[in-house]
Amino acid sequence: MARGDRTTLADVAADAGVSVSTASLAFSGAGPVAPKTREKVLASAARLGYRGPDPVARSLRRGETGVIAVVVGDRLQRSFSDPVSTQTLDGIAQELGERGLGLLLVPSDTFGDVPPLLRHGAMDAAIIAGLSAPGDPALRALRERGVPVVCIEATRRDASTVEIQDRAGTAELTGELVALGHTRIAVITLPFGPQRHRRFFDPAGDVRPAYTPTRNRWAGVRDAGVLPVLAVEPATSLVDEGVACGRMLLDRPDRPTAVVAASDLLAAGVLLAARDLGLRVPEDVSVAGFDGVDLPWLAPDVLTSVTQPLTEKGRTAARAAAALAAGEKPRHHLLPVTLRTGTTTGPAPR
Amino acid sequence: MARGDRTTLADVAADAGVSVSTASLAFSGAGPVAPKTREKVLASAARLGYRGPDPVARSLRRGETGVIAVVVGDRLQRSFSDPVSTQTLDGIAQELGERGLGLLLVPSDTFGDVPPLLRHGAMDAAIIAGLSAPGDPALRALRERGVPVVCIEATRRDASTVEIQDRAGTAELTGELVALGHTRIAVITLPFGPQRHRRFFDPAGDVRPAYTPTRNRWAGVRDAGVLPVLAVEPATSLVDEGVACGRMLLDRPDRPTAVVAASDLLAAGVLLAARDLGLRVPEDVSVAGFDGVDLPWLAPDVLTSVTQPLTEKGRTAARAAAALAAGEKPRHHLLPVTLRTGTTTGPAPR
DNA sequence: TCACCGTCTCGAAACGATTCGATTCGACGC
DNA sequence: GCGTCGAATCGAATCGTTTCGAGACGGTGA
Repeated sequence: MARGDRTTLADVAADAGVSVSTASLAFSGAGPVAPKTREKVLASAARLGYRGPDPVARSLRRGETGVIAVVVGDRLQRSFSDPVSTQTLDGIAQELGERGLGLLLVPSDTFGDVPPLLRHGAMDAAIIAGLSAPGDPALRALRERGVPVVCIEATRRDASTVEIQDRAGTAELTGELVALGHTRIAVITLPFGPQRHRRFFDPAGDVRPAYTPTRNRWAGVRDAGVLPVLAVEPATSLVDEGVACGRMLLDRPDRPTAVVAASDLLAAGVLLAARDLGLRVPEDVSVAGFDGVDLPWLAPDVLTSVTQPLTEKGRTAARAAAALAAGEKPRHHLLPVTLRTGTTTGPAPR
Repeated sequence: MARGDRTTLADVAADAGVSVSTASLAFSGAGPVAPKTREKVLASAARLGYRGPDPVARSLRRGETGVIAVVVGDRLQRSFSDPVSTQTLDGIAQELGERGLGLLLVPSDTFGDVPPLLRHGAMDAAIIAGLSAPGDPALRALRERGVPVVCIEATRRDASTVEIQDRAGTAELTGELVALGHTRIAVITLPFGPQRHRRFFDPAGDVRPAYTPTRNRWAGVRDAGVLPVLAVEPATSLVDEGVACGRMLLDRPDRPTAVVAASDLLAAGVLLAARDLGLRVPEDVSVAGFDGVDLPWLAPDVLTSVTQPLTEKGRTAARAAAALAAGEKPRHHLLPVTLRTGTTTGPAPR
């Protein structure tokens, strides 16, 4: 806003010789105003250089800001190198844009300090787009303020949620590998929770990741009746990490014949690691991912994967946020996934 | 915000038995309040479930919103697949975050319709982060509203600007190739302006792109005393496009011995095209880019490029926006670049 | 002509805080 | 005991709109 002496609706009204309320009506179009009066007001506004009703004053009076906060991972550079994030955000942005709502981007890890914006920023609702574990301080801060929240890929009772059929999708994908004769299957999950580190874990043990999608996709593997021969928790869900995990799984005598990664980026990394180790895909090892994102630089390979409707997920979240802002009750949304068979999976060797 | 009957500062003050002004002081900490009084107020607030001062009311009174709008390309999915965008945005987000300022993300192509948010959204200043040509309607709309603007990589007199030494950097890079004995050098520029299409253009003709960086980087090539044998304007600055342009330049009998691309993503595409055509880099053809972004999937190659301080560029823009919001006058910033010699350039063949 | 009824316009009260200038109160010095 | 001073507190104005109920005005039907 311009600082100092801005011209206000009162100035315009005075100049046009009408009351402030009439001038307001002339601008907002809500209520009957004689065409001649409206013109007079608009003319005065133009002459005085009136920039239109102050959005802040309007917000105060109306009791709504028209802004939805979107909480994403702390380092945008990292978060946005994952097409899953950017495509979801794109969906959110599209839907909010079409509704004339603003998108307040709040980078924040869902553990550690909560950025002041989340405590004091003006917003009608918030979408937590990154991974979020129970007890998430960001979520709690919003809750305390009474800001309604939409969680993407997290199960919460007191918020709207948007989830996908991770579990069934992963089960179907894993089943496919079983059908191809694979018995030595390894799994790379998603990170279990906020404390991130790369490690093997016991597939037969008690596996309870804090993050919902991590939990669901793991459960999907087990649903397919598979007990992985090796299981790795990655530190992130990026290509580099996939390469590192891929090495851990493939550079050993008892290597598996198939690797199921819980994200396409991880799977792509595994693919690179395999190439690097001189392994043929899918002849020597099959690789499958999850998400169905477009990775043109992987050409000519096409990753076998479970495709989730990322843009639609974003749009759904945005719609849910708008609904909450309008005073509706929280709802839960579940989006379907589809299996995409690519070139990176094939019959188990020998 | 919670709709309906929220508890206000007045309620808290009444409950605590103090005046509204004292209660306000107790919260904001601006002004003398007896410790005992403050405690009493905070206690009442806690009991009544007061959520803290309403940000909108505060904004109205204070005359500032604490929000900086950032205008980026229309399709986030596309914009954010360019590390140049994400890294710059990361810098902006970091700096704004540290200052407690909000980041209102506004996707908008800088031609075509201006999103309503730009006309009516609450903001103290705006950063135009995407490419912007003279007469940019988004810029004009902001100007009309009296919102101060920072332009990244665009020359404007009536706004703050953040630019880099494109021209000198490109000249240095091109000079390097000349020193390596290259005489048949081809160039891929950036898009010239909003109307985007892929085409050869006459390098000896009158070349005046609307976008500043396009103009500067082209000028840099000429500064090095080079008249390219072939010149292509790309439709975007992405990898796919680089592949397409690379084919146009390399899949012909009179192919150049070196290709200078105005962005790393384009250069990476050229590299892929070269590999595809069975050309060795740099033995058969040298390839250079611009930006200095990290492209790990290009391994083992490292692109010869001009590195620009992307995060710092974002931070500088954010600082400039904060300064404008605080009422300072527009300023112009110029950031340095450095040459990074990678593995993709070598002596001219034969 | 009168009562009535739309249509348009207006005044005033919110919306929820911040801030300025004034007032009160207690303590202290003389 | 009185005047003075500083700290703490308070009232009231203000930020710029929107909105509600009431009023004015002109025209219509009986």
